[in-house]
Amino acid sequence: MPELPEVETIRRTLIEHVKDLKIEGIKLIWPSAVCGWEDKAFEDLVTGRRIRTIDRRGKYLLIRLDEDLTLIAHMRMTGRLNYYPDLREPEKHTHVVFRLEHGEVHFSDVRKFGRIQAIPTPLCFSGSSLGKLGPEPLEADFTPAVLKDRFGKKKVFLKAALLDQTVLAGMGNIYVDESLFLAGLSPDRRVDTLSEEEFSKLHQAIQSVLQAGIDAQGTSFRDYRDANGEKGMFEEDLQVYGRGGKPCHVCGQTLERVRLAGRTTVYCARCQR
DNA sequence: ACTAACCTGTAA
DNA sequence: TTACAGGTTAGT
Repeated sequence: MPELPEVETIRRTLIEHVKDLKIEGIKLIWPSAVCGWEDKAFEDLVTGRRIRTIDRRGKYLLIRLDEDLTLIAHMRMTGRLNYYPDLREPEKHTHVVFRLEHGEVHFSDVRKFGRIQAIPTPLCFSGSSLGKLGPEPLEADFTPAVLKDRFGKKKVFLKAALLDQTVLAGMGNIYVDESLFLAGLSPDRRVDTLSEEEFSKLHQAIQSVLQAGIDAQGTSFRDYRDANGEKGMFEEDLQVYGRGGKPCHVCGQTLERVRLAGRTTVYCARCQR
């Protein structure tokens, strides 16, 4: 579920509650949600440390604890990290409970795809798939030239290239489709056919769609919620995602719904070339 | 470069 | 009952 704007929103809403709080205990309700350690070892490793900061890289959250320990969390499709100021019973799909000095953080995930990994901070990038991620699309050093360079000699569809986390970190099915609409580019264009002007338009579209997503606190098309359990507002601004068969907001033509790179893809055949 | 697998829930 | 869902990875 969560793509870059949703993960960033979780990061922001979580850290304001948990900064510098000590983790006093862990409850592993479904231990498979935690990887890299035996249950007891994970509990011992994490218990007693304080949460200092939370970083984000692509769709990964990096929860930095004392003494160079990092919890790498990925929500995949339906994962949530909820902060509660009080103690409460875990819900049906809650897999891990972090008991803090004040309140609790619950990791929940209906589909059980999400994972939390504990890793010494210096090993973060070598010891996980984080090391292979492409650039951060909202950082200042991400330019049209960098985008072109990341596509390299590939000949794949734009849709596939933008979903590839090693090309660019953080885009998923919603924001790829929205970016391509805003850029006026068809998802089945091959990446090696773009002009300089089209690279610029795509770069601009990616940055403005992702920033708008963050500003709206994410898209709650289905399950997504932030750390306070709040929905995001970006669904109201979606131009194509989830709108297959409906009229294009710009030209009125019926939006196409096809399968590309294994994912449902919606676009306007008139506005996107 | 596509498909299956990992899971559960919801809607058609 | 079947298809499909904001993701990733491992297999043809």
